[in-house]
Amino acid sequence: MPRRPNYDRDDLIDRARDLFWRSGWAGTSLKDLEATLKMKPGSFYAAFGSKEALYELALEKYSEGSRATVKELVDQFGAFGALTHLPAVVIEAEGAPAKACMVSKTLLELHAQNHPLAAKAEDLLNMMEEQFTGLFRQAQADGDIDPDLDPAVLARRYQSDLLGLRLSAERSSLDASAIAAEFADSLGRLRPAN
Amino acid sequence: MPRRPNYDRDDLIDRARDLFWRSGWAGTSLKDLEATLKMKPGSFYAAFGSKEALYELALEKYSEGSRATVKELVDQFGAFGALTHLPAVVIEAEGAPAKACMVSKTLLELHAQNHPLAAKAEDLLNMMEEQFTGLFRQAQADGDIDPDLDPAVLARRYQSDLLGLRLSAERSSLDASAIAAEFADSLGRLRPAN
DNA sequence: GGGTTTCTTGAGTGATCACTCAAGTATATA
DNA sequence: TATATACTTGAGTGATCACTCAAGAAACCC
Repeated sequence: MPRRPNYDRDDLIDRARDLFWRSGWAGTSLKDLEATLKMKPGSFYAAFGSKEALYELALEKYSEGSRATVKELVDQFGAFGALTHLPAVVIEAEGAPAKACMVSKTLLELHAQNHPLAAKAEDLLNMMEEQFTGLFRQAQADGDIDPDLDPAVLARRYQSDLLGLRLSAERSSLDASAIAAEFADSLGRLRPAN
Repeated sequence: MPRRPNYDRDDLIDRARDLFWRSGWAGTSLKDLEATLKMKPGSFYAAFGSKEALYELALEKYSEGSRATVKELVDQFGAFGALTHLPAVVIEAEGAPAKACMVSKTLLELHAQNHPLAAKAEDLLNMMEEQFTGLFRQAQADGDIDPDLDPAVLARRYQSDLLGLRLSAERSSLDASAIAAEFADSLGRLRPAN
């Protein structure tokens, strides 16, 4: 009986994610979304409920994609190799809407307002940190990292530096890939003593 | 002949800086500014011309204050000591409107819109980077850092990691001072070989 | 093809945005 | 004290904000 929507919901969320990622929460108006998604207000609100609800979907999808990228690197290069490759991969990603991490951008923009999306961003950063912890733990098991070091501590530092790198990569006057290379290089210091 | 303004312009810019620093560009409305500065719209526009003009003044003042803090640390601890102390100082600053750097927040929020304030933020980040380069150069002259290392390269990496630390410090669930301590500690690896 | 259900359309909602300006007020000089 | 010169006030500007909803169009089942 019913009529089917003439859009691919998953594709809409992808496009919304890229728009939000580039332009941020306040920097993205509903007019922008209507143009990008080719939807009139009525359809938009029937499909997603609110700008905030769509942003949350987009943010989750961003985070899922981010963790999937890391997993692919693990499959290709192993845990330690993923950690060393990730900085360059994330900086040199072609066609990405921005160099900086969407989750960290969300946190910075909305934290002061106690916005629910900032709390969501914190949760997602914690999830990503846990993934890194797992990678360091695996790298220790593989004999690539000194077993005396605390994987959780390493992961926090790694994530912090990675977010800094991605933030710095937004600067047009700066060669971020050089920093990325040094960052990857410095992970070599974590190798076991023998 | 004229009537004198009944406010201290410098103090107004300080308060505007703190408000912008915390809430960002779009997150700060003129109503917010009127309340914080205790000015009616007419006075505000007579004094500053526009929200953007005041933001630029606030951003410059932030940057000046930031560089002054570093200079104080240099006077107290020397160049290398300033570099090792700065991460903790910046994270543990009491009463600061935010942990993250106002200049980097500006860049992230406004870069995608090609906003003039984003270009301004880039300029200021370059100035701060140059200050760090000078510090590393001085630390080499003091014999605290391996003379074979490139001070400009060290400064870029240092600033990137510092911005990452400050971004991470916005996370309520994370103990940033632990990362700050490790960050400071890792600078010890740059010491001369002998 | 008739009937039902959903989706799509787009003008319109009140609220808030940054900003303006004419009128009123206070302070300095003469 | 008179006058000139700001500064201050606050209602009001058009534009844009996120969002609503009644009406029309399209797709499904029988």
